[in-house]
Amino acid sequence: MRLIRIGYACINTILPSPNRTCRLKNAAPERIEELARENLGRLAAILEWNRDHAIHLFRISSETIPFASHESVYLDWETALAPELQKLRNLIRLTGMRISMHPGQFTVLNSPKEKVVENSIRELDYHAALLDTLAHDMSHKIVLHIGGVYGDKSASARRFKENFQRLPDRVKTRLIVENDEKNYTAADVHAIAVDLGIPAVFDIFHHSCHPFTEKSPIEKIIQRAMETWKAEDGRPKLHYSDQWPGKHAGAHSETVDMKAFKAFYEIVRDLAVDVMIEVKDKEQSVLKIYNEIPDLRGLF
DNA sequence: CCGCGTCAAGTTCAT
DNA sequence: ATGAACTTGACGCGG
Repeated sequence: MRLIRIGYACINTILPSPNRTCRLKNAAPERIEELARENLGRLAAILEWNRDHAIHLFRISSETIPFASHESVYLDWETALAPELQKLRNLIRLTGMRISMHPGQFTVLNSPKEKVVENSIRELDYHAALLDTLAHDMSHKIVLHIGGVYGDKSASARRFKENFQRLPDRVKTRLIVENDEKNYTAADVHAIAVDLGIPAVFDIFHHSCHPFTEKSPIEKIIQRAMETWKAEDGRPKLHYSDQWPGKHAGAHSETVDMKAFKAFYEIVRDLAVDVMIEVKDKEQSVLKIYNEIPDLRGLF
């Protein structure tokens, strides 16, 4: 039996933020370099904390290198920050932890606006470049939503697939696609993933907000998503969150609801999957889960 | 020093 | 029309 692994995204609530940035008007290369160096140091501190708490998954913030894909800002960060990057690479390799990234809402590969697509391709290439410097193998992924619908979902899905072909190879080999809470269902995303030959991430919370029409048991949906993953992609990934009570449907909760999580756990407990926990209190929820389900803690 | 308006970028939906 | 939400609030001006 293999146990699932869990992790969290972008920040640790008890450590300094690895998302320092500045305003564009202050974005001189020296300033960016200084901020990025501090972000990488803080990221190392988070990964060390994760190692010490047996947390194996972490999503690295897209803001680690500020303005990295902005056309009016240039910094050769791979050279300038080589020592900091080397330290992180060693830490990741020695611990075997898995990292990922998830570009922000401005990355829309299927936009009808050419400029938006170009910006998105550059942003995705930055994500691939950073992951390449931090981890050699292709299990460290870039998670992306399909994007907008623009009144015609099938045409927009087709445009996503066409624009995927424009991506550099280093992005294509890391890109995985995720269902969202209002536009593209798990079934939509699965079809696109199969057509492109890339993995699909199943987000169970988004699915609960936006299920597809034919009722399919969660077990079956997860099974189908897992089939899109090849050996070199690493363990299939799932996203988990709960609804923030009282807020609009789709608002991520403050913390994991253990009753709901245990129900989810019963479905996935024997699967070789990695689960990203997306809640506001971050590592606190991971620790809470470890306390309630001690079997999950000891896998490092 | 602190409060709070603003910040590179897109799209959708609730109000 | 406007604002909130999205994987993550942080910056920095004005008082």
